[in-house]
Amino acid sequence: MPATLARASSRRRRAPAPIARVAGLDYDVLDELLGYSLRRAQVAILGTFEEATRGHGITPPRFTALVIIGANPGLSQAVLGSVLGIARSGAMMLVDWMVAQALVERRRKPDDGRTWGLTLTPQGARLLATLKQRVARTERRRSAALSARERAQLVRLLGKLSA
Amino acid sequence: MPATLARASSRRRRAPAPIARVAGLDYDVLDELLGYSLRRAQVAILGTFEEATRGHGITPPRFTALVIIGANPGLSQAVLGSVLGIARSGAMMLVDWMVAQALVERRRKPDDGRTWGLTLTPQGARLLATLKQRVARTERRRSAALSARERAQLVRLLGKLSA
DNA sequence: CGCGTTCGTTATATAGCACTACAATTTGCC
DNA sequence: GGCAAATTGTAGTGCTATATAACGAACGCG
Repeated sequence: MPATLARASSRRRRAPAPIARVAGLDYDVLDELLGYSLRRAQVAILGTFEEATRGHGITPPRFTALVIIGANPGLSQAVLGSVLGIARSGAMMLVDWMVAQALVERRRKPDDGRTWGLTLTPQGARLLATLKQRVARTERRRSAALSARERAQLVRLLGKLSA
Repeated sequence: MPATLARASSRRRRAPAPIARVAGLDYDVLDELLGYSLRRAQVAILGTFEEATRGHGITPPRFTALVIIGANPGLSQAVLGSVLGIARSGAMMLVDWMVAQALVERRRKPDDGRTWGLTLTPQGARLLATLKQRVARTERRRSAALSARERAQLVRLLGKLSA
């Protein structure tokens, strides 16, 4: 069985089980640590992401890749990889998958014969538009406990943290 | 090769490469999405965690397990698994590793012959005390761009999100 | 006492990546 | 022009984390 099969895989890992808050248990310092808070929040948001993209085989890195390619047509796989924080071989597999799904095209660039320029196909652009809406909507629903101000504040603080 | 080898592994996955901000690239909606902001922040914090625990073979789930066992001696593997959000078999492997490192002990409970009660060994307690300090310290250093108020606010907002 | 349930355990499978090595191409330097 | 160095895409391999399924032992309830 050729290794390329793994690349074409469109099966997705199920989102991790939500991290239950066990009643009557002492969480000690965990509640004050950023790492643990971040992990819990991310699992929660991951659940909404899966809900928004159900049935399309789209994982978070794949979604990010679509957005980036859509907003920056013609960029190379290497740049895409660095945006995603993955190695070139990973970017390669990711693009292979999207090409197989006819969401993305590789086009030779005239000025540099080494690199491919990545662009969305019409289907890719259509899917991206749909998913952008759905992801934004489910995220907003999930964070309904936060006011618009709080939500913006949260994004701002997270940005400061990773700067 | 028996599967138990995997269990005894004390090698850790390297923290993922920091997600570089590529200059001159359009990030489109990503900057407003919670999922992407969370992911970036988590990678950043993961880096500090690795720094704090270097050389001890302690991964985030292992650290969480140590804290929870330390604060709730005698709890079962199944409860531990649900706190961590992992399956029972995963909790099993995790505890196997900690027992092999002499950080944790399994003791039969007299009232229920099915379950083990987990407790820290003296070494486990010592290591935990050290790591708690170091993790808290490196997290604070990493989040130096945030004021104490902002940091507390961030933890509060994250908690609301995963509630 | 029998039956469903829970716990720990074991074995197996798989996704996601990293790492390495390699071929093609371009670029820099002489 | 020609050759070393750098960059890109590609292919193969391996490892880690974790899920899933199956099983025996112990428990609880009727």
